[in-house]
Amino acid sequence: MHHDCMLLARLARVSQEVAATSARSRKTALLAELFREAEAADVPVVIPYLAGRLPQGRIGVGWKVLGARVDPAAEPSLTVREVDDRLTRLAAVSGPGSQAERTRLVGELMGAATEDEQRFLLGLLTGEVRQGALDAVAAEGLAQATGAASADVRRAVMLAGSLRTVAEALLADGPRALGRFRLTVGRPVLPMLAHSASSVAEAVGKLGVAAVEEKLDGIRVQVHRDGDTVRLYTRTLDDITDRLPEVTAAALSLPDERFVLDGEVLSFDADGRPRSFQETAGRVGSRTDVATAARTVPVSPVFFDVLCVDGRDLLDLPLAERHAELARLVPEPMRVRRTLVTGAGDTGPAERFLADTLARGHEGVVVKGTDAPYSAGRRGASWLKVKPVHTLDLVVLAAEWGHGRRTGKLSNLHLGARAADGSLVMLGKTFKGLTDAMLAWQTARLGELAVEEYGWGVTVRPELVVEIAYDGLQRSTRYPAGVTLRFARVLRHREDKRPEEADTVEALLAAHPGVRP
DNA sequence: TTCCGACAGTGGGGTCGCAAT
DNA sequence: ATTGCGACCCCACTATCGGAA
Repeated sequence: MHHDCMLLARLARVSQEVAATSARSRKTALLAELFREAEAADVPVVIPYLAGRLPQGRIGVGWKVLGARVDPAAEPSLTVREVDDRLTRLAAVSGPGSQAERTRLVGELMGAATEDEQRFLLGLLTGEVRQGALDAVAAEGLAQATGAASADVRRAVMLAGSLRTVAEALLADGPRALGRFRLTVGRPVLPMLAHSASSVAEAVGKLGVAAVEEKLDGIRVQVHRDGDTVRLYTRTLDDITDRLPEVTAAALSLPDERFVLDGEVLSFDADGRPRSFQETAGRVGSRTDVATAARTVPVSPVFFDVLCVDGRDLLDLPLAERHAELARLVPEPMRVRRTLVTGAGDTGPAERFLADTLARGHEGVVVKGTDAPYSAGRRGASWLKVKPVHTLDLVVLAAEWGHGRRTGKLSNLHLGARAADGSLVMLGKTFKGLTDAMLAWQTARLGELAVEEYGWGVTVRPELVVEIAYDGLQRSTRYPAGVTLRFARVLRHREDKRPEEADTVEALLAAHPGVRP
C-alpha cells in the first residue's frame, strides 16, 4: 500500500462514521484526523469530498446517468487522486453520444469501487452525502487539524469563496496563511443572507434602530469593478457577467473605479412595475442569445450594500457607514428604497413603508440593524425579511414516501383545490412545515384513507383538509389549473373541516389578479 | 439551567441548454 | 420538433448540537 496516496476507501469509511455519530464535536474530530493524514497533493480533493462536494462542481451526472447498479469490486484499490482524474475526464465529455459515454465512464468507476465506496461516490455525484457535515463542519475540522482558530478559518473561507483554497494554503503554510485572505476586487465573497420575521413589529422589536429596505423579487448579484473590468456573480458565486451587459454598463457608469457592490437584478415593465420572478429568472438564465434576451426583457441592478470601495474593505463597518458610502457612489434610482426607524416605539413608518412597497409590486421588506457589520456567508440575525403570507385550505390527494430521516413516513403531500364542477384540481406539492408528530399522525391517517399504493407513495380518498401557507401564485405548465403555489408549507391538519369546505381555484385566482393561467 | 444561533436535511417550482428520441 | 435530464435560480421549515446568557 502506498501510504503517500490516500485510498477512497478511507474517505468512505470516515464519511460513514461521521454519518453514524450525532455529536458535531465528534464529527469534527473525525474529519480533522483524516485531514491531518492527507498529503498536500491530496488536499484539493480530500477536503471537498469530505465536505460532500466535487471539486469540479456539478458534472452532468444525475440519477439517469448513474443508471443501473454495477457489481462492486471485492477489494479497495481506488485512490482519491485517481477518482478525481476520472471525474475530471468525465466532466469534459460533451456533444452527441455524451450521455452514453458518461454512463459508461460512471459504470467503469463504480465497477472499480467496493460497496462502501460506491455508496460514498453515489452521494458525491448526486450532491447528497447526508453525513450531517458539509462546509461548516469541514471548515471546523480543518481548523482543528491545522491548529488555526476556527473563526479565522471561517472568515478566510467566506473571503476566498472556497474551502478548498483555504485548505491548501493552511496545510502548506499553517495558520499564518490565513492573513492572505482579504476582500479583493474580482474575487467574489459569499453574500450575507437574511432570516425571516413574521411582522415588521417583530423585526424592529428585535433590532431596535433599523433600516427598512424594499425586498425585490429578482436574482442576487455581486458586482465587482476594477477600472474597465466588471464581473458579476450570483449568490453561489457563479460568474454571470456575459449574460447581463446592462448591469456591466451600469457599473461602468458609476464615478469610482474600484468597488464591490451587493444588490438584486430584476426586470421592470414600461410602467416601472417589477415583472414576475419567472420573467427575470428566465432572462438571467439565458446564455445563448443575450442580445435578443436583453431587448425583450431588459434588467436593471438595484443595490443595497457596498463591501469595498477604492481598496477600502468596508465589511466590518456598521451598515450605517456602509450605506453612507453606497449613497455617495450609487445614484438614487439604482439604490433600493429605504426608510429609517428608531426602534420598537416607532413601527408606524415601517408598516407604511411595507404597505407602499407591496403596492408597488414588490415582495416585502428587509429590516436591517444599522449597527451590524456585513456578515459574509452567514445568515446574520441582523437582516430580517418580512413578507406577507397567504393561507388556503386544500385537500390531500396523494402522498409520497419520504427519504433519509423521513423514510417510512408519508411526507410530500399532493394538494388539491375545488373546481367549479366539484372536482379537485392539483395545485402543487409540499413537505414543509411538518413536525415529527405531524408526520407520524399524517402517515397513519393517510394510511386509513389510502386507495392505491404505488412505488412512490399512495393515492388517498380526498378527505383530509390541510391549512397551507404560501407566498404567492405563479404560472405553471405542469399543473392543470395553469397556476401553482410558491413556497407552499403546511400550517396544520384540519380534521374539523370537510373537503367540501376547502378553497376553490376560482377564489384563488381572484385573490391574485396579477397572475393569469 | 435555559435559550438561541448555526447547521444540516428534506425537498418544492420554474427556466434554460443540451442530448436523446 | 418534442421530450427528458441536469444545473441553478428562487426558497420554508424542523431538529439538533453546543455555546451563550
